[in-house]
Amino acid sequence: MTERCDALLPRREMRMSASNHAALAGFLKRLLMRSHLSADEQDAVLSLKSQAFQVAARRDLVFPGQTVEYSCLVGDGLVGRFDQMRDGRRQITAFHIAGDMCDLHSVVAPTTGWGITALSTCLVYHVAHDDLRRAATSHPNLAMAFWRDTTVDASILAKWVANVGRKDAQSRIAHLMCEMGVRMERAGLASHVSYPLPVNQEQIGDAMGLTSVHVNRTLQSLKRSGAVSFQKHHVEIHDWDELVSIADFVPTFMLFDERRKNDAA
Amino acid sequence: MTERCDALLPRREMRMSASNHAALAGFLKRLLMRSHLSADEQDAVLSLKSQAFQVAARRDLVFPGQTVEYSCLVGDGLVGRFDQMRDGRRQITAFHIAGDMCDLHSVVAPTTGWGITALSTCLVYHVAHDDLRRAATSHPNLAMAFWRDTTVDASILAKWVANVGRKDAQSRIAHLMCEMGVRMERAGLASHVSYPLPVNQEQIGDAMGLTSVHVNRTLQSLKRSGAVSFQKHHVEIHDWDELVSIADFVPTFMLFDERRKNDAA
DNA sequence: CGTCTGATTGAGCGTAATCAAAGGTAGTGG
DNA sequence: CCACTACCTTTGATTACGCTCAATCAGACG
Repeated sequence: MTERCDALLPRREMRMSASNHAALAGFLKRLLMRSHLSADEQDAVLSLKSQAFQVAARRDLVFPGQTVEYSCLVGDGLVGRFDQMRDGRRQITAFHIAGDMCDLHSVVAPTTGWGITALSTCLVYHVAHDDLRRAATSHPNLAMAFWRDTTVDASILAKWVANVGRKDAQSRIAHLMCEMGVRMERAGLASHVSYPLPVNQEQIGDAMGLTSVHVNRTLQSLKRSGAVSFQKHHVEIHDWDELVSIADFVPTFMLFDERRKNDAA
Repeated sequence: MTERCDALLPRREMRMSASNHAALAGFLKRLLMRSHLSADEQDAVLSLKSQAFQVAARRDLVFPGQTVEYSCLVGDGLVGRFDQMRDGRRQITAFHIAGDMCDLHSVVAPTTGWGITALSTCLVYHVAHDDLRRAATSHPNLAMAFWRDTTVDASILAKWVANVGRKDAQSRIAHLMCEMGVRMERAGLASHVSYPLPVNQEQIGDAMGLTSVHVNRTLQSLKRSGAVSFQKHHVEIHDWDELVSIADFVPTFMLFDERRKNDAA
């Protein structure tokens, strides 16, 4: 397994010597959810070089507009993608859990339009674009898998636009709880009805286009309804069907269940 | 150039015989904005087979959750990607202009999470996934260009989340006007300060998470401020700097200006 | 000339924002 | 073990942006 240093460094990341099979295995697992990869292609993923960093909560990993030459693989914790307004207010546009390569996009667009921030204490790995590009070029099917992975991301993003644009606070937050539950379970990290979500109410607000005050009241009402409770960074879903109904949650957008008949021949 | 039939068929698309170099040239042009392609790769794009369809406004081309085996290239008109709520209300998540392959994503994820609809009368071309996949597999650098193209889309989507989540109606609509202006000009279709936008106020509302009534009042106030006017499906920007300021428009998110030093070697 | 779609205006209301302050809880250090 | 701090959560009071419902108006079209 991967060595790791649990010391939390407040304002700087710490470089670590890395034999991080576990993290890359998580990433491979994620790819395999939707893409069929040969043993050779899987090896190419597992043998990617990477560098581990222990990151404190609230530390920004990538700034909006920055040009990077690596992608960030989440090994542990919760990472957020965000956009920032002129006045400094932020909108979180995506949550990334362990196994997610949270800015795989930057391989083809190294000057990012968004920023990346650690929402909780995180273990993050940098994987060089050069290596990812080499892997993709020499394994066309792997390139497809990478592309597919970022497409899933885009599909979730589109759903967020719809949620923020057309749903009320209850439904938005319920939807987030459903989405993260399914993702956590699929990633093998927890049950879909009981999982850690290391964010505070302010951050939920930043993601759903609400203020922390309103998130608070909405969480209270969701709890009263008996559908879900969120306490101490942990989501407990008491009535999944009810929550799905409140959220109007239709998981198609996560693009699971592909029969994978469409890989490169 | 491409033959086309201007007859507008109300509820059914019409199949056309196609020698559609012009449309594919538009798509190629779009790819070349951000990717460097060899003559060989460019030929591969231009020689893609496609089938032309004349489509009436409001006609849905792809339904949410549908599995498709082709992508839709916009030849003329405005196409929208959308998500639909349980009660039928829609949220438009993207606008696509001529030259855009509006669901290139479906090449790697044929069961879409979103729908595609014609916002105006449109000329649309179907390009088979098999052909696109073949082109991508035999030209790794072209695969990167495709991937990059969908990444741009995702970046715009992230910006929309931020706009809808954190900005007021004025700023949202101003931002849309800026974005579409830049896109139209880059595509060589119009000036960034004066361009056609064949949608009604209802559709602007569906895109920005507002009602048509509120869009109406907001457009009026934008007009009063002297920044921009929208009449008869046409945007006139009178004060670009003012509009940019109202919108907090920072074009980085469109991922132009890549120095393209990061293409596959 | 009626029909249809889209734009416009008005009145009233509700969700969520803002402003302000009080509790909780965990961590730190004396 | 308590003081002190930092961060979060919770509550209250007030405000406003944008929604809903409803009616009117304008232009395009067959």
